[in-house]
Amino acid sequence: MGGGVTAIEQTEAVRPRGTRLPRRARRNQLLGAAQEVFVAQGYHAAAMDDIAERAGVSKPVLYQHFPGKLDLYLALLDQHCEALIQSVRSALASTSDNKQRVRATMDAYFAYVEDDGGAFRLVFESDLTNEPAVRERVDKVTNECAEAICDVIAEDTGLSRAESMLLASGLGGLAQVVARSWLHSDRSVPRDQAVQLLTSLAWRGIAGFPLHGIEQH
Amino acid sequence: MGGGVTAIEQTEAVRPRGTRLPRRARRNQLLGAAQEVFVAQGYHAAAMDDIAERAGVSKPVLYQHFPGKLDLYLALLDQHCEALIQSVRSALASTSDNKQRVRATMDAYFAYVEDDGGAFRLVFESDLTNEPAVRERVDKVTNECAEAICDVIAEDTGLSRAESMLLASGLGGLAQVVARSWLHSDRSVPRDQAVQLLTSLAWRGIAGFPLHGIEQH
DNA sequence: CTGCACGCCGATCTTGACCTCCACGGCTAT
DNA sequence: ATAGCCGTGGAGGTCAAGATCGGCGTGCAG
Repeated sequence: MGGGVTAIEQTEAVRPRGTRLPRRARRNQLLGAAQEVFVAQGYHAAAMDDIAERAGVSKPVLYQHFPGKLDLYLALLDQHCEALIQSVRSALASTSDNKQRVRATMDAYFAYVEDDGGAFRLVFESDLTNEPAVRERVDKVTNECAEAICDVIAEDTGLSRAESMLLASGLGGLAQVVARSWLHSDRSVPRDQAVQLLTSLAWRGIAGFPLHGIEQH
Repeated sequence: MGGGVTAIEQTEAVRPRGTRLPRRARRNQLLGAAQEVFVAQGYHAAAMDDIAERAGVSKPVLYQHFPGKLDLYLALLDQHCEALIQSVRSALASTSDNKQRVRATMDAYFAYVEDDGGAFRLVFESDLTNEPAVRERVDKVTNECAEAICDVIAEDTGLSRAESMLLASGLGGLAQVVARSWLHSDRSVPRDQAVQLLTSLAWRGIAGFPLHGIEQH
């Protein structure tokens, strides 16, 4: 009875089996295949056999490129964690107008969840958060993003570090959750409008703290 | 190599082995033990042996009360999902002053994550979201809470249903994420103050939409 | 006193997933 | 052209964890 559905939606045909690739290219291809499978099934439900088959190779080659399943997962995770952190930092540095900063950051989250192959699931919906190595990566993303936001808040409001961090986590969390829920609702509102709406919400909320409130038009 | 740490922090001594209990009491005790283990280790890392040992019984007893591991998990999940939904609904119904509604709701999330044994992890940090039954429960919580908030927003702002839902998910997500992150930071800010701060943020944000903005003092 | 029912336990089975061993085919240097 | 080498493939080992079977002790009805 317990057997769940084993058939997966194959978004792309399985690669022809037997082509020889240079090492680097093969590695990247394996990463791509692994990402598709991990995103579709999660870490635990994903079997190494699935990934190998998806890539059109046999299992030993997989193990010649990655020591184990966890390493493979971590490689992907690191990649996408770094991507989000950089994206958020860029957004915050893209302008000095704080309202535009909020907008750009919000948009960064939306762009991130819309990115290729739903890779954001590895970061935001991982089913391996009990593994310390994974937990560390995910926490790092949350913290680095929150701190980046916190720096701006602390400087422009004069709130304590702890209070600023609380607000920053809140805004980061808001962006993350709402972007996911927006995607999950099949984009029931156009992206621009959604970003605009959330920016209004967040900006009005954050702009009201001490040092602000005054300089707004 | 892959062997992770097997030793768990035992927050409470293992029950003495050999006491006979009536069926109902034993079932409740098993639920309690299971919750402790699932919270501490997550679903996958938690072994039925661990739960049995924690409860001070042998494995067959466990299977005489629950058909399988998943059923045990779902029983706990249902329980705590319903608790949060009810808590949020109560908070929203506790007053007709919208700012106090925000405050009460925010406080409900904080109270929830502070509750006994960190049961909120089962709902907010489950590592079994790929299981449809679990996904369904967790989505239900998010949706029911968002809809409850959405009802208030839609009525008091005149925004479209889709837009209101977006804001509602955002506020729910904000509360959830920030409550978790606050707990994770070892309550670096007193709970009252944190709730107050977040309420300011959320209220200023949400109060600025169409039909509001006017009637605030 | 005695048989019965209930709850409980030690020991075992089986499945499934991660991870390696022996045979094959295409490229290169002479 | 031919011999060697390197990467590939299928089949199998190992082990952990979920799920189960026969026996034991205790308390109560008759």
